[in-house]
Amino acid sequence: MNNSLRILFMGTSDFAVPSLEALRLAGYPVTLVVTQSDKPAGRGMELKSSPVKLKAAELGLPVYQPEKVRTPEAIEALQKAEPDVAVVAAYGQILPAAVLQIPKIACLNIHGSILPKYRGAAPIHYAVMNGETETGVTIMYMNEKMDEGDMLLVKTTPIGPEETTGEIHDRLAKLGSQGLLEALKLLAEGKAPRTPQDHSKATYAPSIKREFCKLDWNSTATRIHNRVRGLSPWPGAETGWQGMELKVHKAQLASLKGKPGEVLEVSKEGVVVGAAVDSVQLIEIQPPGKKKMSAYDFTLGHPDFKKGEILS
RNA sequence: CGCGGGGUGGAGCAGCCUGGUAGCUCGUUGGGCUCAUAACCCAAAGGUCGCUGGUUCAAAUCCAGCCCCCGCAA
Repeated sequence: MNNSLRILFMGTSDFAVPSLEALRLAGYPVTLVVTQSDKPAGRGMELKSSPVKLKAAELGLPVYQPEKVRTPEAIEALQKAEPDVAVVAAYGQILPAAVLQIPKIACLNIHGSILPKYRGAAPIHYAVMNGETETGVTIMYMNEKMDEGDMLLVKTTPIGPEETTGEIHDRLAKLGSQGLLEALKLLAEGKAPRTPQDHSKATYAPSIKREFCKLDWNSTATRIHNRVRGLSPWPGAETGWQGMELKVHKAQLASLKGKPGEVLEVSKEGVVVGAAVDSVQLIEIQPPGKKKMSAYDFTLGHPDFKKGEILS
């Protein structure tokens, strides 16, 4: 095995971490890790390092955090890493051609969907929300357009009927790291395939807007359930009750019938709410400014939250 | 000084504005009822009301400072 390809790793979020780890474990020389600059986040908006930065520090890898990769200084810094292959995973910035041309062999991206479906920022969310039963990761050769590069390989995984975006995310991150190692091996052996995408079949998964999180009780129970799964654990589906926005983290299908948005039953298992067809049982919710809790616990503290109440 | 919510028996909350007996739902323990039960009835245990100081005859409640948790789209 010849794992001597010099790697330039570009990534920011948790999704990229397993790949970085895998590269290191496989013995590839990672000459530079590029990640987004520390940004204010959380309470108090304190500066927070990206998960990739933390992992790189743990692995003792050099880290570079340019504000913008398109500046001449940043490009020069990347060139100095003299990479054979650049690996990009959930980095968060569009790479200009000048960056894509830096690696000697290829610039690979790990994307969380089976391309050409679900191009864009939130592929996993949309796949789950749309009730897909299968998704996967695509290792592709990057070009200047958003997720339109030729495909090197695809690895698939089923989506369980109750699985959430968070669960799929973690699985795809690992699957992506495996796919990455396979792709690099094929590249090193000169056997890497290069398949253009069927652009006519492309669909897009743009970043999720706030209003997208609001549950529509006039929709079917299945669609509502998919939306809850798709938006869990982040950013969380929402519904309104007495002027407060309740996040819905976990739900399941129920068979009671009732008006859309009407609370039909309150029990230890959760709160059943009517939809256009059948109903949905809310299991885990989160009031504003609170931690998430079981729907039942919420009802204990809010006796008014009972049968007949209407959610919006 | 970015904005905001919150810290009250084991869990979830009310009470605070308008100071004066620690309250609700659930859980726990004991007992009862029942063919039986996670159901029902009776009873009990369990709390320095986040911390410190101030005001007051009196503070969970009003004032100041501090600690901690959480939401504001990654």
